[in-house]
Amino acid sequence: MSQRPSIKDIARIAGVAPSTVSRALADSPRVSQATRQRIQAIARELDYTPSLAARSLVMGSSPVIGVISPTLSDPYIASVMKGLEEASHRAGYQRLVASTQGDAEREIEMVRMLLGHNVGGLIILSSRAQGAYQELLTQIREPIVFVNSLHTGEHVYNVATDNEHGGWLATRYLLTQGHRRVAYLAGPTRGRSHVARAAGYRRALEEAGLTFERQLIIPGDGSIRAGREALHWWLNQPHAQRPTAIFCYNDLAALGLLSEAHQQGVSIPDELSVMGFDNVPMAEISIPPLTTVEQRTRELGRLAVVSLLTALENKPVTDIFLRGELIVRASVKPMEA
Amino acid sequence: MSQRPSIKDIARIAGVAPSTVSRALADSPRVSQATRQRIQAIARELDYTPSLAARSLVMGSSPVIGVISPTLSDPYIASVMKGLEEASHRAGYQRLVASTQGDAEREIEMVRMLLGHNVGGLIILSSRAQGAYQELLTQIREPIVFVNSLHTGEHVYNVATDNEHGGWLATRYLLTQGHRRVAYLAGPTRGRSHVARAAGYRRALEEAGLTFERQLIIPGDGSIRAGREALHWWLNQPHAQRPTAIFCYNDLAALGLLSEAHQQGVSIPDELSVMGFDNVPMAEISIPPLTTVEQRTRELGRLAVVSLLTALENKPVTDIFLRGELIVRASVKPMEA
DNA sequence: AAAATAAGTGCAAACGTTTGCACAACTTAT
DNA sequence: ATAAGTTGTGCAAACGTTTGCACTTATTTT
Repeated sequence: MSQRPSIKDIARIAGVAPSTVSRALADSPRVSQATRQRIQAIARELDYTPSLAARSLVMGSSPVIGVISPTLSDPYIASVMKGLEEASHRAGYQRLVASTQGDAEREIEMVRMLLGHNVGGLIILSSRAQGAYQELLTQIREPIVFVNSLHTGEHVYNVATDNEHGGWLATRYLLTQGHRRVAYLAGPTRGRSHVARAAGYRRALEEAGLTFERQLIIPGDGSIRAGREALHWWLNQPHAQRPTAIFCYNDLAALGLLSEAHQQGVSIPDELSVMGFDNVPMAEISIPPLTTVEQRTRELGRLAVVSLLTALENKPVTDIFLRGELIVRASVKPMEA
Repeated sequence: MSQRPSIKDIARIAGVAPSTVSRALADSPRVSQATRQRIQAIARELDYTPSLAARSLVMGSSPVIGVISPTLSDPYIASVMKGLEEASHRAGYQRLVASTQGDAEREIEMVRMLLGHNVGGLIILSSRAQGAYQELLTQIREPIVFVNSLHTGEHVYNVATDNEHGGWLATRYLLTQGHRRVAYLAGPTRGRSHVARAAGYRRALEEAGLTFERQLIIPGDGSIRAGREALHWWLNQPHAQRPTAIFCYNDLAALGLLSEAHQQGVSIPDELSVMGFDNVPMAEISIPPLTTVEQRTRELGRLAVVSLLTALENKPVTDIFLRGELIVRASVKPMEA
């Protein structure tokens, strides 16, 4: 019936001062064995849970990590979240998660709100607010880790996939399989990851002595629909100019492409090889199973937490770039000689 | 350089008392037009953001909804989250999200922690801690909404899919397509949703004058792997006894089944019809596209928030059961007469 | 012109913690 | 036996808000 018990209630029952209770509960050595046990017993009896609001008020921060993400319904994000969750839980931190629907303004607003909650630090996934941080980042005293978007500042750290390398790896593999006309299905135009993957694609081409052709970049945004449309783009190319392989910005688009190909009667990989990026769970069970470049998403999440916690201890933190491996499945086929 | 500005800093600059600042910022009518504007200007100037910790301490609750989920990496959960996010943001609430990895004990622990943060109320997705709440639910004063798991208690509300109806809908459709041997690929054994879907399956069979056969229940847990294994179960049945259709607990398992069927050279739907449940995004692009029963996940999330907010206003709230529609695609084929 | 009402502001308590400092009661070393 | 240390406990301030109450001044009403 009563309100939640507070430290004062325990103090009254135990016949001691609130401060003693606080110390006893924190296992401070400044309280005797006997009282400590008595107090802890009472606390358990009353089913006491500390007010984190009060604690965070006096301490100036709380064991909570603020997490900001453009969405929660993307399998790539979901996997990063999983890594975040595991690592932060192990470290005794909770997460206050906010999603922005990709709205840059809302992203900034969320940063403010989370800081108002005295979160210890912030992890921001795939930020969409590149410029908007300029002012903000200098004012903030809490550490911020950006995942897969690069920022700089005093308390700012980065954990990211080496997308340039991934793009290079994917493209080079297609080339070693004998493909000579390789298209790239683009991701969100302003996104850094897209730009980097495209750069890797280009480097691989040039290293192989091929010239980069602008018209082999298929517009897209990393959605399933973009993959669908890419297939129609391909169908509309004059036969002679059709690429024999397409490297897709991500698995989602690649999966969309696969599906549309099946509906249109285009055989993958016989008529067209398809390469994805991310290695989402579905890539394993698509038809055909998708050849892709792994993105170590769980690890990305884990390392973001580690970086943040390290920064919170005022230890030095360096930016981290993760490389994923090529996952060979069945959506790419060697060209006949 | 300084700390975050507080209401006192503003008060000092404006030459008024902190209380006046508080009122001015809250647009209270008890402060004059002039001072209000002056104060708000200063606040904007200083880039003031209120300490939600302090506010929540004095108010006894904060505009935050605690959300607990067994995982974040399931597309069904992701979609519910999306609904939660949209609705709560619109109402000016944030979300404190914790995931439990399906661990019942951790679920209880999370409830405690979130309440320690003075969250206004709790939304719990697909609870895995059926029994463990008995004691807890009577003590808690904050409203709790369970999504897709049924609980009762004074401040306890439910928003759920009518799984029995969905199971019935799916099975009846298979029967109207002429199938007579229909198997059910089970979900997590202890889960309520599995039990309800199975009940609907059984009811549909019996309404059609067929007898429920225990050996047509294929064990599973709603994972991709369970779907894979279900195909092998099917292959191992004597030809005469093989079901001509399988109703799967969820899309994930159905997708796994589809993939394995392709690898084993079993043609879907020619040799075997497959029905899913959930209508996850991937169901649309699988090969063949998956016939399934929609689960209105976004709506589930939205309504959970609405229920919680209504309860917070001390208005009456009733439990909600949502029915999804049948989504006919291509993984089910009529039996030849 | 006095009394009642309204409008604007400030004081101080409260929310539930943590923690520096002071104090008392014992020990131990001189 | 005194000084010095140790051990356990309590007091009170602080964290940043909100809000009931009291107070002043200006505006009405009689």
